[in-house]
Amino acid sequence: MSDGLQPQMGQSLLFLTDEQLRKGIEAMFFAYRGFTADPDRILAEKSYGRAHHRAIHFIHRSPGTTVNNLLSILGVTKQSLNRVLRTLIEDGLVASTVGRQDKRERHLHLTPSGAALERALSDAQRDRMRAAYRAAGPAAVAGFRQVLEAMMDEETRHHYEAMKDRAE
Amino acid sequence: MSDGLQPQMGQSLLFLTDEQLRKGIEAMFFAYRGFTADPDRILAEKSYGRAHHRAIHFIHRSPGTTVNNLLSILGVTKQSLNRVLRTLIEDGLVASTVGRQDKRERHLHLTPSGAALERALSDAQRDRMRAAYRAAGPAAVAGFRQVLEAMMDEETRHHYEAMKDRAE
DNA sequence: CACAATACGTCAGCTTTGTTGACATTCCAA
DNA sequence: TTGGAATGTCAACAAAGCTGACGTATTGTG
Repeated sequence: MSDGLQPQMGQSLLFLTDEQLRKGIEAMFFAYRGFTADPDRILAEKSYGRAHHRAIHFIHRSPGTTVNNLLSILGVTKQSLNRVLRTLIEDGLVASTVGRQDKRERHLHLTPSGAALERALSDAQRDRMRAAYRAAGPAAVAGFRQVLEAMMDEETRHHYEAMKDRAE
Repeated sequence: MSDGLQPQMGQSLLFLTDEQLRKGIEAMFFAYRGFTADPDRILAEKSYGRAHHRAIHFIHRSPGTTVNNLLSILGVTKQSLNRVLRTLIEDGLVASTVGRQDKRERHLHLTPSGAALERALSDAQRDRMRAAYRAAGPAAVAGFRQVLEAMMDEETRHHYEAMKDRAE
């Protein structure tokens, strides 16, 4: 069915064997651990989690965004996001302001201390990414991004594309 | 400090700008969601979670592995793994046998129904991976793997390498 | 042999982060 | 103007991680 002999395939299709795909799956699993390891250490000190990191990241990326918009980017329920957001607001890292046009909306911004944490997390994560990029070289990086983009859900890719070309 | 003007860098270093790195970070985040989406759907039906998937994956990959070995691959505590393993054994998906040489060890294998679930999960995940690989092409795939490997922790990479060359 | 170390399992309790359900507020359109 | 849709909050629960403590069987060592 899925595995098997894979007889006389063209040399060019060898990268599509189940074994190659399995290696890719494992690489993805192990790499994601490294990807989150450094920010996780910083977050643990402040007793925050990855959910806080994600919220901070995307608020930084899209200042003034609404809760609803953040929700669809993060792909979680509003209740789940709300808990995280509440602690960030209480701790003075995020400012929530009532919308001027639509008063139901809350617009989210990082405060100076929120921006400072964002910077610390971002720096830690980028350091590792930079080392990996440097080790692999520009051609590999292009391929890396290509495969990742092809792996996203349709809807997710829209979010990604929308943000991609913000500060080109 | 980390961002800034980045003046007159060689063309060859443009892929290391903070903006490029940020895109890579977001690509990683969004792609990982796609990466887990299909198995998650299957798991939800059977009220299992990703933790079960990971255990099943690596037991399939290293049949007869011990609890301790699985622990160090997965990077979780034994209490956490035990909870998952117990349900898998109760449900008849995993068999745990006392070691022949060292009777303290338990060797883990997938039962036929465990192997069937592994196959279903694996097929779903590979389908997406295959589509992404095919869309990106062999050169991109090579780069993808290179960057991921460079992103791993030192210790994690050992686990990865050890498994990589099993069924080459 | 006695005893420390190892491998595994389990109990209790806590945290983070996801979920659903219920509800208040605000806006808009019939 | 009023009822429904949209936005956001509170409460309660579940999955899956964690620490700490302890029991048991087995192994290896002084």
